[in-house]
Amino acid sequence: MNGASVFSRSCPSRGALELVAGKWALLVIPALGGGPMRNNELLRRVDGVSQKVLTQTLRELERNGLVVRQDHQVVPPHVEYRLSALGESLSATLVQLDQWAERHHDALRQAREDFDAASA
Amino acid sequence: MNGASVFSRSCPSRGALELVAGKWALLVIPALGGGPMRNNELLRRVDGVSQKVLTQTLRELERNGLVVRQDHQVVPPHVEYRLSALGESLSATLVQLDQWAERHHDALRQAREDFDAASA
DNA sequence: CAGGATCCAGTGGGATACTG
DNA sequence: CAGTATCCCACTGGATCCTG
Repeated sequence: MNGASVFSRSCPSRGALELVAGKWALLVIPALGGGPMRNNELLRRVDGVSQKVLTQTLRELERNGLVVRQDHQVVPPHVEYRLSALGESLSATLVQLDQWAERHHDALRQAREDFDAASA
Repeated sequence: MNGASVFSRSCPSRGALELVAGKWALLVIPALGGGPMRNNELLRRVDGVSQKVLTQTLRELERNGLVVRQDHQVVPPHVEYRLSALGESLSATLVQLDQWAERHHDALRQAREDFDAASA
């Protein structure tokens, strides 16, 4: 292991990290963990995402080999998205992150209240 | 476990997730994993972050109880930042994410090249 | 040394309407 | 159903200068 790491701007790992830096990949990937899903299902499951941003996110994930897009080539359109093996491996970590959020959001809220009260 | 989860917009866990959604918290927290660090050290270690953004990030992390700011109250100023217990628990997960990025960035790059070549 | 104050460009992302 | 096309704004974050 050398000094160059994710902390270095020039390190290629940085690019990989920035894939999940936005708030949506963080939610879309674990959402796909349950199995293949269609556009509309994702739109409903990932509450608050817009059609445009969902498409953008999926395209970028597909481009990086994390998500596989399967177009059944029928009318009306039927397209399914699923995680690739690479995507699954990332999902495992992201699920941990989601779980951390669920476990500790209350402590965070408490800390915020204390902090804001102290600076009032 | 009920239906409300991090996927729901109204779920408080979403707020917790968005704390790490930006690209900087993702780097600052693991950087602090090595022990207490001063502003300038962080500025050098987390390559590419500006003074302003570093301060903003640290403030927000402090506000949420993930980082402890210790001002030694001397001139010239000497301020140290370190992870709280809560911050340490998050760092463990983020380090995994960083490691995932380091392990797989090459596969991602390859996938991008293939994808871009195919759509050319 | 730590970080506040300003100014400013880029863009992430929302709303809406349209198409194959 | 699955997307594309616009319009547009708010916010992220960079550069620079200033202060205790």
